[in-house]
Amino acid sequence: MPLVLHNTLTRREEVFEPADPERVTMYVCGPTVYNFAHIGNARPAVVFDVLARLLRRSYTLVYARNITDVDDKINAAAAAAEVPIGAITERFAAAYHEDMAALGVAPPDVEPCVTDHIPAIITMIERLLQSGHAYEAEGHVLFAVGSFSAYGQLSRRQHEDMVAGARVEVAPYKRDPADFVLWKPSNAATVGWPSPWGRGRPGWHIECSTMAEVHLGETIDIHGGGQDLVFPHHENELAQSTCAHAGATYSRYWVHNGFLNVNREKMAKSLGNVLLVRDLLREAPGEVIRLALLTAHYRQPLDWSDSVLDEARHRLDRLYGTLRDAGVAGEGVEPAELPAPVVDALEDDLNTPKALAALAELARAANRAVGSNAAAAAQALRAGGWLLGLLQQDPAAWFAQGDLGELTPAAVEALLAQREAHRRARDFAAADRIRDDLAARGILIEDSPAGTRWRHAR
RNA sequence: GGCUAGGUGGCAGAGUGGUUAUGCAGCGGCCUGCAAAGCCGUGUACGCCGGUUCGAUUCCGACCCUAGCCUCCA
Repeated sequence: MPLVLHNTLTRREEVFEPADPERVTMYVCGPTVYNFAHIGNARPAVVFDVLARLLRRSYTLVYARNITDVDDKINAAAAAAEVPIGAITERFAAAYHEDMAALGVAPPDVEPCVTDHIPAIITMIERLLQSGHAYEAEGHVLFAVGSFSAYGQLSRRQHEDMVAGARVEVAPYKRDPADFVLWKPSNAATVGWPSPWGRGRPGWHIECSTMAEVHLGETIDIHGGGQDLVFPHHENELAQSTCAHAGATYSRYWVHNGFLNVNREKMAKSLGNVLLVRDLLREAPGEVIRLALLTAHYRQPLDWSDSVLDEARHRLDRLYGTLRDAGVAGEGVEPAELPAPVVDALEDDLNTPKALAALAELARAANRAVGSNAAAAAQALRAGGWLLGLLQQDPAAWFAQGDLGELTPAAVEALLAQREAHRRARDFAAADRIRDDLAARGILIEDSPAGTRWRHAR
């Protein structure tokens, strides 16, 4: 089946056909590195990681995800700490990389930083000025929204509506309230670069247009990000790039993930409910968080609550249990063949809940099978997990995760041996005492034909 | 006010014009010394009101409700 993606530009699901039949280009808006990543930041990273895995099966993919390393929030954080912005951005970019790695998100092929692209940004702004799509005013350079008749097509917004609904005070130097800044002046205390319009720094939107052009070309296949970026960020990128490239298509498909809420509320600093990936990783393995993020379709809102992680953990326990029982050990390698139900689900606009259902059915089939059939079925399960970035650990490692306290694995095994001796002697009371004792320490035991095994209760 | 998504069984969450989503929880059974795990079975679920249809949760219209965007934001 062909890959189908929902295109925000047309609001329809469309068959994906890259401009170049072999090489696909994808740009996803990455983090602004002024703080630790929260779980909402993780959703697009995981979603587009799955899409990247899927695309790489069929194409050579060039996946770019930027790092915004100059921005007013960064500047404010640096000023508050009295350090150069680099001290802030390096720290949080490193933290972002650690957190994403913990979630099994592979690094993109290119990870451009804004501060490495200032000359290219200036060049792009100059082109917009020359072509009459931008103007200079009081040290700023602004994009003239009125010069691009298609403005608003991505977010389906009428120019008049936006003007009428404008709640921000309009800067006096703007010709049109909807015009947005490409370059803004910096004072001596703020980071800045020399430019034809004086010392300053780029606006937010132009960065992504420039970096996409530099690394992927004028027309890219897929542009992704969170739904909240549709307006104004992507609308503005679309306008800038189209105008700078004489009308060439900027992105052929626009893909946006839905928001993540916490206990049915928007996650916001003001509500005090921001969940950092870093903190969640203390509560659950990254793979559990990853699965939790994939339980809802990417375009749907995802409501995060305590039960979300518990359920995800149970699901993984069950799936890894199947692998273990079938004797599938070791770490997974990219499989040659993937189970069709999983692939079909993902090719259907990344239907991850459907793909997870397919995994559950593969697990049931494996649990029901016997002997070599079971091993083959379990291998299919693991292969199905590949695209989702799940089930690639050694099952033994999965079940050994957790804090044993004073116990050691050897001590647990010794207790199990004692219990087994009691059982053989049919002294079940003594055997059960050992089981209860282990349970009290958070260790569950299961008797199986292959012997007794244990895992953390969690 | 403008724009955009949604309202599915106890919960989470897919999907479909007429036949099982899936997971968790529950109930019954098998297995087990007992458990656990696993397997089998089990739920008259599709916001409200009209319309189209032989038949709608699924299409159309109105209504109610929820969320998001319109300002930095994944």
